[in-house]
Amino acid sequence: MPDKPTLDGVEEKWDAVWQEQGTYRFDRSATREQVYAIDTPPPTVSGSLHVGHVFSYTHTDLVARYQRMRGKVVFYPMGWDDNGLPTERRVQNYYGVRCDPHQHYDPAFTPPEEPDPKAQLPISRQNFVELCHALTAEDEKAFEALFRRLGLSVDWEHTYATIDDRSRRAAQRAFLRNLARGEAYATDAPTLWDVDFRTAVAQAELEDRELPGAYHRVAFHRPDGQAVHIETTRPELIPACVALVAHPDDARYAPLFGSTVTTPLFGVEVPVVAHELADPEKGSGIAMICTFGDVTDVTWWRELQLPVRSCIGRDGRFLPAPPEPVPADGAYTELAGKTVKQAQKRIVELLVDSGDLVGQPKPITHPVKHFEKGDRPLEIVTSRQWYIRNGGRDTDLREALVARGREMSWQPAFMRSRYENWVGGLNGDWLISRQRFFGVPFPVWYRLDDAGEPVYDSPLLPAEERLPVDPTSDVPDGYTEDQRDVPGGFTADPDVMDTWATSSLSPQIAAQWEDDPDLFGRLFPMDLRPQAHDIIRTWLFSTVVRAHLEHGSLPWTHAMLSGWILDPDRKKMSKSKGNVVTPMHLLEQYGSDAVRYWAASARPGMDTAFDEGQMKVGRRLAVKLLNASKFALTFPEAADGEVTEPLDRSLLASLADVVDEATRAYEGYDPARALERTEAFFWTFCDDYIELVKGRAYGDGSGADSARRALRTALDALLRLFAPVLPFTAEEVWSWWRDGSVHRQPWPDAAALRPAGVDETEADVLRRAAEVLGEVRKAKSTAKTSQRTPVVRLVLPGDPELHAPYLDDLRNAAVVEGEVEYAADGEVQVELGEAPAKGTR
RNA sequence: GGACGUGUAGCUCAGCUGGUUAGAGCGUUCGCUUCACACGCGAGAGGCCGCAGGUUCGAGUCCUGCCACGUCCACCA
Repeated sequence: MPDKPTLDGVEEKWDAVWQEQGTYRFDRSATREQVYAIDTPPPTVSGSLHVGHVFSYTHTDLVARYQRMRGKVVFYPMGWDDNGLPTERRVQNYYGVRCDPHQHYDPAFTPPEEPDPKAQLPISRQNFVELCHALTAEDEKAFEALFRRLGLSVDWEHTYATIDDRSRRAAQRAFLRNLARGEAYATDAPTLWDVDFRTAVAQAELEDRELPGAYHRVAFHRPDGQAVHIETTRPELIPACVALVAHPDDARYAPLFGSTVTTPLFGVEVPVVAHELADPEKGSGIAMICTFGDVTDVTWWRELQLPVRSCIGRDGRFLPAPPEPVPADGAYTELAGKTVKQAQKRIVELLVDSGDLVGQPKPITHPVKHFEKGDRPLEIVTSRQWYIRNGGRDTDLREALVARGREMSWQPAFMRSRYENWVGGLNGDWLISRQRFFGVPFPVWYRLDDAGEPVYDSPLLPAEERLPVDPTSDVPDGYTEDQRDVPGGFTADPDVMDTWATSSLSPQIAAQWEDDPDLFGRLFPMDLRPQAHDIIRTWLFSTVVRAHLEHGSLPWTHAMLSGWILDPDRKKMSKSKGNVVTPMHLLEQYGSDAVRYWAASARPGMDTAFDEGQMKVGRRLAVKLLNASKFALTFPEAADGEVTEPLDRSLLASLADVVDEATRAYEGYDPARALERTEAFFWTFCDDYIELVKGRAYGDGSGADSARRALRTALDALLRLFAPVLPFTAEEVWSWWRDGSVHRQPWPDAAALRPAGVDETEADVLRRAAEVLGEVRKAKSTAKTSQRTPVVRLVLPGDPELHAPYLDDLRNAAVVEGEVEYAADGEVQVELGEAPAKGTR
């Protein structure tokens, strides 16, 4: 035991020991019953971790450590989500390159010394992917170092990356099975499209942003020359107009249904149709339908079976040639090649010139759909994409998935309704293909017919044993590389899966589904999915979908949702807001246990203010635990025997109650409550109990033995209770006097702690003693004198029998030198003597 | 427009199934070189429990309505 205990260096010291001794290693001989399996969130490896990660990963670790002490064999892996757009974007910026699939692989390629982010160097897909791997490998090392420093009890031998072979194999295998069962399909359909990333995006990745716009009142023309006025925020889409639509009950427009009008500037004849979704209150009550200005257009287009007239290309610019039957030599030439914004400006000028714009555009602000990671508004383009059925078009499946949500436990419970809201509001299947590069490729090729066109109806698929494959470099069975992309040969599906299509399989990946069926059988379905509440609609839901489709079960039985970290202005901390706090300096400044204390104090699911004050408190607690332990252990260990003194028995009785409560709290996934109760007890233990008994413990005889036993018994249990929250401090103290790791000890047992035959009166002794001690302290404080000032007369109210059990301890702790008297009732009365001279003892 | 959550001391938050005078920590004030701890110890001050009704012997807690804030969804001509 050190003379001057300290927290400095405990993180490095114990991390090394835990690693060397395999303290947190998963024992794969355990049965499913004995295992507690955690589906750790794989953090996105693009940049750095922030305090939000420290916060939520600590929550998971608390549960892991508790379950381990409860005797469970805890499976606590770590994954890295390194596939996908964030990595691509980071690689582009970091190295000053961009992926150009037309480039050839250059094995000797090295990235530019001085990257110029404005002029990104085009490189081959393979070179690009290699850079993605190189950069993420660096980040993963830094992440692991931070998580170790934080004290996560992860088994670092169970790690995966969402782009590694195992993940790609699992993602491709699951996809092929979805395809075989008809749960995955490809179709040509209008899809939300990001013109900057040039990829389709899924419903779950949308967000609305308020943007300025304007209503333009535009005249369409009837055959008799009369005008029909519509209002639109997107006049540039007039060449894409396929119809006008009004509500079937709208008397103003009813006479027009079935007739045609011609579009301004382009003179295209379009029908006037009726549909319930048209809102008579909005604009002029009649709208133009374009392919496609927004998702309502898609609905109208589909339900009214209208043609497609696309104007906007995948780069977000107007196509060089207009759609049929818009004249190629007319007004359209003014728009070709322009961005949406430029085209709008120009077409407004043209409409003014032609007299078809009525009045001035009316400025408004309105919500516009964006890709959550994108900058410009989404467009809708028709393209061939892969989908997985998720209930968006199928009531039975949707209900089955809602039922799955009810089958699992939610912490906190109200999060379930977010899940149900989302599932209930789905309006299409899950779009999983992305026109990107650093992701899991679809394991699919197509035969090319004699004209060189892909035959989509009968894709060429690899056997599962071949997985993972990259169809752009691997060749389908029965073909040779020289048949690639030639008529009569084959071509690769060019797309990759969205990152959620892989991470939705995280339980299967971590548990090595099909690669190690024995292990999988011991882990799946898992016990816990910890995650943030903002990705219920993506990660949580998609994981449920995959497990339901593949295994006919839940992926895990509990979902634990953590809240966000808010900055002092109560805004969510996020990279895009630039208000993130990086955690390493906090761990260094306050110590990991102190930061964990802050995280552990937050209620499950509650958004929590970033509060260094709480870290200071946590550090104080950890230091106090060191010092109090050191003091309790300075008394020699008593021979085995009973705790006999009522005050000591009272201490252990309340400790047993605390253990009961803490256990209940952890079982309900509420570590904050367990910590609160433990901490409150600990301060009473230090400030009252130790102060009361230390005089007796310094002595000898049975009273001293009783106190010494109680001190050690209580300390033993307290270290276990604190071990999940303060793993370093608890381990440090444990090592002073006990063997092994506190983290492999059983959780304390309330029944074993509670002294035999203790009744309510006896259990209350410590509380009564502390109350009187408090009164004496108050009297001394009020008199502004030292706590060492003797009490010459003390009057206690009530039955002397109640006070007798602790009186000797109280005399010592409160320096009571005079007689103790008793009154039938009233207050405690304290009469003080002379203050001791300064500097004496 | 819908769903969910939150509103308690200057600040951050507890308050579980309704039950004495509403709690903790931080901050603040006052005091103490008390033999583990100055990264310490002790004590004090500080509260129309968002607002308005209702149920009840009794409401911070239950019910209804409203207000404010947050999140998600819907709307998007």
